[in-house]
Amino acid sequence: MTYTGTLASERSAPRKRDAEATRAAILAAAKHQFAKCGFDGAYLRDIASEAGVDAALINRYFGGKEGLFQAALKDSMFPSVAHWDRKTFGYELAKLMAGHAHQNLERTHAFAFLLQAATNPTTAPMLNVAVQKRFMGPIREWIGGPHAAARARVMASVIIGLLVERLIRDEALKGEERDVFIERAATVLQSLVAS
Amino acid sequence: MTYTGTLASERSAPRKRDAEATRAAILAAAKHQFAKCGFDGAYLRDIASEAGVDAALINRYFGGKEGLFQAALKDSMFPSVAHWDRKTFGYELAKLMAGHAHQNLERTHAFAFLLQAATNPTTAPMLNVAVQKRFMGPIREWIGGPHAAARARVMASVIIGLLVERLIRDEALKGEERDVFIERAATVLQSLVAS
DNA sequence: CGTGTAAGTCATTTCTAAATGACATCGTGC
DNA sequence: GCACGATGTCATTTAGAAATGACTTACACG
Repeated sequence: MTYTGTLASERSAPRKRDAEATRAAILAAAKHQFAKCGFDGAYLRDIASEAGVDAALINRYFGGKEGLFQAALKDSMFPSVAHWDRKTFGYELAKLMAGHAHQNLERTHAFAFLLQAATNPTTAPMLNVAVQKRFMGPIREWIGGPHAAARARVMASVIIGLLVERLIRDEALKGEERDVFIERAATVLQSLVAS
Repeated sequence: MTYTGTLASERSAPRKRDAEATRAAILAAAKHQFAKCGFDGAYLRDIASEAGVDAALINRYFGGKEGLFQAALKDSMFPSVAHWDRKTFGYELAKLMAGHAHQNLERTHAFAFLLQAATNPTTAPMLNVAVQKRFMGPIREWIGGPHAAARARVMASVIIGLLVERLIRDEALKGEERDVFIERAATVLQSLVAS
């Protein structure tokens, strides 16, 4: 992995001295790099360079790589169904999944970040706590009814699966294939709401 | 990550000089470590030590870490539905997923290995080829009927999702919860076969 | 029984990334 | 406008892993 961002030394004007903005820039770059390369593969130099910042600042602000990761996790979004309409959520969600990657870049990155976190022994423990609290909990509550926990796990599985498939193979679905995909996925998701 | 296996120097009897056996031992250890720690996190020293072998041998036999990974990928199993009974496969598969981790250690490891491979920029390209050929292809054929490709993608998603959920949270399902989980998952899977 | 080669071991080199601390500079408040 | 603290930069240290190549030992074969 080479330096891709703008080198601080190349920048025309040096960065304004704004601690908050700098922190935010680092965090954004970190989430991006962690999502793309995982915890080990994301190098502080690259993150710093992408943020247009000196690498040493990361240590100053976040106290090391792990601290940075924790901050990124805290700042990251979880897929949430809590505000969806019970009647149509299956279709809406399926449509979202079937969309082109560049239409949901933010979501895609956010999820890639979480998946990376899940598959690394260093970060997995931190993630698990967050997942239970910010993903499974809300789904369980939203589903409600008898055996909400078990049903929530199945639903979470399906959502995760759709996301993973989409992430691994970013080959877009088109035309009729896409319609079939959406219809099937929607049916599956919807069937998991009805108690 | 520290040295967990038996150090070669500690072994009572030095390893028998059997190239085939050595190769196999390295490969097994590699799959295990890659599954547990990912490509970057799995250290050749640890793999070697787990295999009861000197690290330099890995380079001799596989020509480096990437070569070792390629060999491990080629040697690894993909989830396959091809031989399942169309009538009962949903239930059988769901039951398998809901089982305790230690009951399916081999499968779990194999899948963890694949997931790790999928989430690493170095290894993802190698994996994608294999997935298409050895996972999506067979499912597509097995499903058959109209729009087999799209329907295969949904089904693959669900299978992957169940596997991932299970992998991330190894908390076992028990009692009634487990029955509900199986029943729901089975229904979902089975609904994807019917054309 | 030797001898040669395949198999295995060890020490060293090279590379790369995280962390650290000394140094420079901005810009704010007096 | 000047001084001091906060912010940013740079050079260096530390650490750890992959790769390399010279070396040693076992085993098969004559």
